[in-house]
Amino acid sequence: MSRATIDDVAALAGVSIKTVSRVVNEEPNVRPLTKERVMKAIAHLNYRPNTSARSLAGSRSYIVALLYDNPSANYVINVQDGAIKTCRQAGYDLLIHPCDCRDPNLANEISTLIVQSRIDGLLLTPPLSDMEPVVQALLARGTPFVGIAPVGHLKGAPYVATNDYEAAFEMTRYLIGLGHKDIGFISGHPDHCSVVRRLAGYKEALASCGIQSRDSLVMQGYNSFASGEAGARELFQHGNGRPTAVFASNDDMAAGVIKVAHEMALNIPGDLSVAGFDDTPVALQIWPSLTTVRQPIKSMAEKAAQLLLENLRGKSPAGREIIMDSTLVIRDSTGPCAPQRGGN
Amino acid sequence: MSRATIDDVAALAGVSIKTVSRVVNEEPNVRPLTKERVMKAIAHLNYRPNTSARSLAGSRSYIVALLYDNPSANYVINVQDGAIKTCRQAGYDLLIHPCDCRDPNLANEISTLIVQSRIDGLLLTPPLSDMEPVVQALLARGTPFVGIAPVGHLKGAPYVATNDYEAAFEMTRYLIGLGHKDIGFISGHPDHCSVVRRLAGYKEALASCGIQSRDSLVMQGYNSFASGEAGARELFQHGNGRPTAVFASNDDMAAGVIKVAHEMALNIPGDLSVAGFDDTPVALQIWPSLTTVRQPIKSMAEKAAQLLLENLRGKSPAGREIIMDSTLVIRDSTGPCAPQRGGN
DNA sequence: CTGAAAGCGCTAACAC
DNA sequence: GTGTTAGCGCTTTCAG
Repeated sequence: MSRATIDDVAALAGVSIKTVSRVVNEEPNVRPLTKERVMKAIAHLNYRPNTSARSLAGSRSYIVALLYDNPSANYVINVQDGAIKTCRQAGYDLLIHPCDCRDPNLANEISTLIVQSRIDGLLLTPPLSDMEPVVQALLARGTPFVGIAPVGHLKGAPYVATNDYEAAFEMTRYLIGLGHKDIGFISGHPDHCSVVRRLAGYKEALASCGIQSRDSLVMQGYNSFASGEAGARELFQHGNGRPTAVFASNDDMAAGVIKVAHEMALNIPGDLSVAGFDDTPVALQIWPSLTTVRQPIKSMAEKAAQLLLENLRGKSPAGREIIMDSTLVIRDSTGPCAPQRGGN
Repeated sequence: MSRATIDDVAALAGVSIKTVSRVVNEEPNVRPLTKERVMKAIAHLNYRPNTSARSLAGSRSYIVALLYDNPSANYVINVQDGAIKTCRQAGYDLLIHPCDCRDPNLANEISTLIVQSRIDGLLLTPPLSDMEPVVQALLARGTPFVGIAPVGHLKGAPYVATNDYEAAFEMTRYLIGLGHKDIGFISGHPDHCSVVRRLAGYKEALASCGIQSRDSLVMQGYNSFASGEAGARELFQHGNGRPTAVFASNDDMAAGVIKVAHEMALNIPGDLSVAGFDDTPVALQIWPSLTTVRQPIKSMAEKAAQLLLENLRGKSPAGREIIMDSTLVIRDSTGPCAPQRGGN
């Protein structure tokens, strides 16, 4: 039981409580020998600083908040797990804070959270990391934060992101390699800058192979299953010019495409190849299993939390940007391009 | 900004800090007029008690923990949302604590959490609520907790649950009403008592219609997609006696059944009806969309948190059990029983 | 390099 | 009904 206090440790180690405090907080100016003695006492007593006392006396609360506007349960859980892991190790608590992007009062709400819960720093997930008012407010009040996914167009905001562009490029090249030339694309929510980059990768890959990209093959999606269905319906309504492959900017939309294909009795991948992005659980739960791109979400969250904690400890004031690699996951929903039925 | 302290409020209201404290904590023995004056000062200053100071001085931390062993991201997120909502309103923080059921040291880990983070109370989700060592440890140390889902076989542990039995009964009757007689069942993880009850509902419904339940139609599942696939393979391997409907104890397993059916070129619901349980997002993402049972998970979590907070405030010492109703959601994966091809 | 003293903002006994 | 007085366990000055 963590009943031991700093006084107990000081007494056992034969030093003053201030020295114990220095050791605990890894402050300089403690003789190695003294430090070791204190450490031993701490271990012996199983001493853990009382967070309330610490945060009352000091400036820090040892709490960081994770803000999100639940785009996908799976995504949020992964981010939480990664962030918690890092925070626990460092003795920080993680306060989760679901919020509503469309709330015009959001920036204020976040300020209130910071003040009331004495938040030391924040982790921002998309689409919050794309919202200028939010980021501006944070920058203005000087509260440290790290974005998971690139943070808007602002400089000086550290973040951890994936190589969305490259991954989309690679996936498109993979489809081209299977013989597909008419490749439909369902883009992501226009406000989410991480998702928007995937479109660029797709276009560039086509260009790199000398394939003209056609606007009629690019549908605007909104990250939802329903928008994937809608995009697919539009892509498929011209019986003749139907694409032989569809690349959706996330798995939910890809699942929508697959559903429409089933309804139209299209054989996957015989008549149509479908690829997604994110490797969410649904990729394995639908039939056929979905070729997609796996992002290291949990690792990204861990890394982002590390960055934030370093920042809180006064290191590296700003401007770090970290990119982690996604990988292609080839499953059963993609295959060689077959000569199209009813084609010329 | 919540810079105002209790002293500021006391000064403004012209009373002592103790009186302010009484008002804030809703203690008795404050004249209504005084109370009102204090309230006004609080509102004027936008005063919020400093949680750290409170928990340092007092016995309570105003933190409750939510324990779970991530069975499904969607489930966890819903529980979190419900619990957070209630906690926020009451001025409590919610600390999420993912853990590992299989860790033999789990009970100790939870004790450590309680001591170190000064947790006032806990919310337990299944399968943690089914683990005797955990529940016993909590009971022993007297830490208040509420289960979401029935808590083992222990008396005196308050919980919020759904009518699993009745819902499974109703779903089975619905399938029978469609003309199905050979209804396969894929049961849930044997350690999860909430899921186990669904089997009883299935059996009782069959019996109530004079249909003999056959062991060869009941497969042991483990809540996972893969175990649903495995169960379906076994159910379908006897070409002749194949069931015309399968009721899986959760949606993930139902998705597994549907995948196997697709692989075997069975038409759903023409050749086979499939029903799930939980109404997770996958129910709408697969094709055809899944008939299932919707549980009010978020409301259950809200209610459980309310119970816990009441308990923390000293009301209703123990033994409350609340049941909330689930509802059938009929979609496209179920239909009338057609004469079986290749039947006798 | 180390220590003594002074609070952080609040609650918990007791007074009155 | 209300106020006074001590701390809760730690970090911060500021002295040595």
